[in-house]
Parts: sequence; structure tokens; C-alpha cells
Amino acid sequence: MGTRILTVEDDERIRIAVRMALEDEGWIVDGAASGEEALERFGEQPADVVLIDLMLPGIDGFAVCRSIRRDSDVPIVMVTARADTHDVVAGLEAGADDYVTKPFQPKELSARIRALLRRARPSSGGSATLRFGDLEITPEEGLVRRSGDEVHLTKTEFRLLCELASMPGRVFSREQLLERVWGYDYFGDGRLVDVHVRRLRTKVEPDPAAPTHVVTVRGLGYKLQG
Amino acid sequence: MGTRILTVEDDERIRIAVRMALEDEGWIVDGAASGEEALERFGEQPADVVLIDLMLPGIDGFAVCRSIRRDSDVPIVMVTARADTHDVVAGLEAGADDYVTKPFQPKELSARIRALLRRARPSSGGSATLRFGDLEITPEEGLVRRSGDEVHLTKTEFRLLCELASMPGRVFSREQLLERVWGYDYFGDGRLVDVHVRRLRTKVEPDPAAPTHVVTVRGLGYKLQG
DNA sequence: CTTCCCGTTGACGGTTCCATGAAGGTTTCG
DNA sequence: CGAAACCTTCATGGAACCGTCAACGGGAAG
Repeated sequence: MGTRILTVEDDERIRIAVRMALEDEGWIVDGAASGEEALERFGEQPADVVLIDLMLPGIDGFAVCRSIRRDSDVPIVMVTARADTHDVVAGLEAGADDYVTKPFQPKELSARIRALLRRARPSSGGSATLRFGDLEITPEEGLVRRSGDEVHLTKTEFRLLCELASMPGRVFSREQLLERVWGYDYFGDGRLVDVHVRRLRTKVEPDPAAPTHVVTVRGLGYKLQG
Repeated sequence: MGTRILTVEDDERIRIAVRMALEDEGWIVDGAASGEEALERFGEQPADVVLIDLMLPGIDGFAVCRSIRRDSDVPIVMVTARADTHDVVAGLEAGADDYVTKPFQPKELSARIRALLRRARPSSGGSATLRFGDLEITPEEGLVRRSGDEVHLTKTEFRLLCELASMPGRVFSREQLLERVWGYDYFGDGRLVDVHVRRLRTKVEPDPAAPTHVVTVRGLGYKLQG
């Protein structure tokens, strides 16, 4: 659900400063120190916004921008010390959406990123529907289908299923599930997970007495098997 | 099919200079000398991009920006002498897409406008009539039919429906709807969305008690299903 | 076989969330 | 200037959901 931002910047001090400013906005920040690293990171997991410094070791910011723009519509902001009009124009022509010159105020950077996010196409990349046997999980629609039929899950049930589906086959202990679905600061009945697993099974499993998807591993916890 | 640009600027010399620079790019430029005139012009014939000076006689640039943004997704650029970070943030929060400070190079302004046009939604082209079951939505004329009969919707109701229809099946949270239908700077009662959804349902749904189109997803928001 | 442990099941109070009706304020139009 | 349409806020009732508890049952170890 969080907005992910990839910053490409070789100066570590600036990178850290930018990271802190952006994390204050509630965004998830990923950092790369070179153009090569940036392209690699972006290939693995596309971000929602990319910040690129022009002056980079190896391939420069223009090339990184063009390369990313070849594959994606992601909003791109150039962040650089070169304020020359010619550079600004070149950056924008290379596919960047905005061009900010150092030194810049973090507040202004955040505001410009917000403006870009506002206009960005909402569905650029995210919604892969997970699939397990006859189960289809669509996070964006808050919806699960079993062999085509829609199944209504509550918020907690849905998050529980998503958590299990994030690493299929892996066994999650009750503590892990409590921590990741309910929150780090939860203290309460240990049976809580069981109850929700039960409710989840009545909706997801053809025969709740003989679970085929949400399987219990005695003494350890639960797992989702594909 | 020329691109039309509306510039709002009270200083005639700058207005003429800007006009010449933009016409060099092959764009059609329309000028307004005050906020009132700008809103009037824009109401008559919407432009593809709007340039707004902050310092205007009468209503100021922020208000013009918000007013236009209430009705349209047109790209907006603030052009002003005030370079203070606070003003930049305020301008972007008011709904502007970019903020350029005087003195600026015409080349840079053109490049930024091109970047915005690149990303702008294909508003003029495309959208014929959307269809969901027995519902027909015609965004251009602001018209909705249910099984052939015209249904009169309020402006807000219509924008709400269009927003939901822009991504059928996807769940929109109340925050998202407030942001995209009402405005970026809206702070108020969260129940506001509920009320409009209700009124929308009484007009659009055969049986408002059992909605078939505008469906509520408890804990998440609303969605439109086909 | 017995016992203990752990997961399952059903039910219940408290809470959150949504629908509904109505009232007050604002804008629009005659 | 007045009326109508519309937007926004508030209060209330009800339904869905969550977390807890206690009893039940089945597997594992001795």
C-alpha cells in the first residue's frame, strides 16, 4: 500500500538527507549509488517515483532516465546541481517529469513528488493477481475468487491470506502472523489467529474440515500451499 | 488539432513575451489579464494547459488554480516572481502541476509544458460512452442513462460516478475519492462520501437497498462493478 | 492405553463502520 | 429578492466485524 521511491545519488550525505525527508512523508525509500545499481533495482521491483541525480559515476543521469522511460511510465524527477537552462531542457526531453536544482528545500521536493503522484496513472504495474490452485487473490479489488466465484473476505481475513500468500509454502508462526497482520504492539489471546484462520477456511476451503489451501502445521503454525 | 494554452498574467509585456515564446512552439495561445477573465475564458472553451501568475488584481492565482482544478484535470503551471519555498508548496497543494519562478527562460517553460502534455490524460480523445450493465455514462455530455432513460445527476454525483468508473472493480477509499472528486486540499467530515454515494444510489440503482452497481466494501471503501 | 497438549469449534459482548434521515448553509437561477 | 437545488454536517440505528472465552476432540508421547 505504501508509495515506493527510488533515489539515485552517489553522494551519501545527500542520499541520507533525502531519504529522511521523504520518509517523513510516509513513503518507502530505496537508495541506489550508481546508474547501474538503479537500473538493476528498478528491474527487480519498480518504484512509484524515481529521483535521479545527473552527476553519477559510470552512466550518467540522462541515460538512466531514458533507460527507465523505455520500460515504464513511472514519474521521474531530476535532482541536480546544474541549473543551466540547457540542462533542464535536456533532462525534460530525456523523459523526466520534473527538474529540481540543488540546493533545494525538502518540503519543495516532497510537494513536487506529491503533484506527480497525483497525476500518475494509478495502475502502472501493481496488480498482479496471485493464484493458488483454484484461488485468485486481487489485492487492488479487495477480492478473492474461488474457481471464478467471488468470495467476500473481511479486512483481517484478507490481510491474513495475503500474508500467507506472500511466501507460499512457508510456515508462519502465530507470533509472526500477529506481528505482521495485527501489528507489532499487539498483546492478547493467542487463540486469535486460530479463530480467523477458521473463518478464513469456511470461506476459502471447499471442505473446511479437510483444508487444502490453508494448512496447519502442528506445533509450528500455518502455511499456504499451492 | 493544435494545443491550446491559456495564460493568466496582468503584466502585458510579460504576457506578450510568453505568447511569442509559446507560439514559436506551434501552440495556440489565449491570454487573460485577470483571474475573473481567466475563469470566464476557461469556462467557455477549456484549454490544454493553463499558465497562472500568482500576483493578480482581484482574485489571486491560488484561487484561480483551485477553481479551475475543481472542474478540470487540465495541467496547470504557476508562473510567478515569488520563489519562496512556502509559496511553491502552497501552489502545488492548490492543484498546480508545476511551479516556475521569474525570471525564467522561455525554453525551460516550453520544455516543462511539453513534459506535462506528455503525461496529461488523453482528455479530448477517446472516451465514448462507458457501459455497466444497464448503465450508460457519457462523460462528455455529463449524461447518464439507465436502461435507456435519462437520469439527472448532480455535478458532484457525476464526478463521483466517473471516478469510480475510471477503474471498474477497483476499490476506492474515502480518502482517494475525497482527493480526486472534491480536491486535494479538502478537510472535512469523512461521512461526506457516504451521503453522496447514497444519493447516487437512489438515482442509479433499481433498488437502493440492494446495490448492484455502486457496491460498498466494508473497511475499504466503494467500488463500481460491471 | 492413558495423559497431556494443541488445535478446533461455537457462541457472546463490545466495537467499529455504514446507511439513513433531517437540518442548516451555500450557490444558482428566475 | 425569493425560491429551488445542491452541498455539507450531525445524530441515530443497525449490521458487520473483532476479540475473548470455554468446551470439545484428536494426535503425540510415554
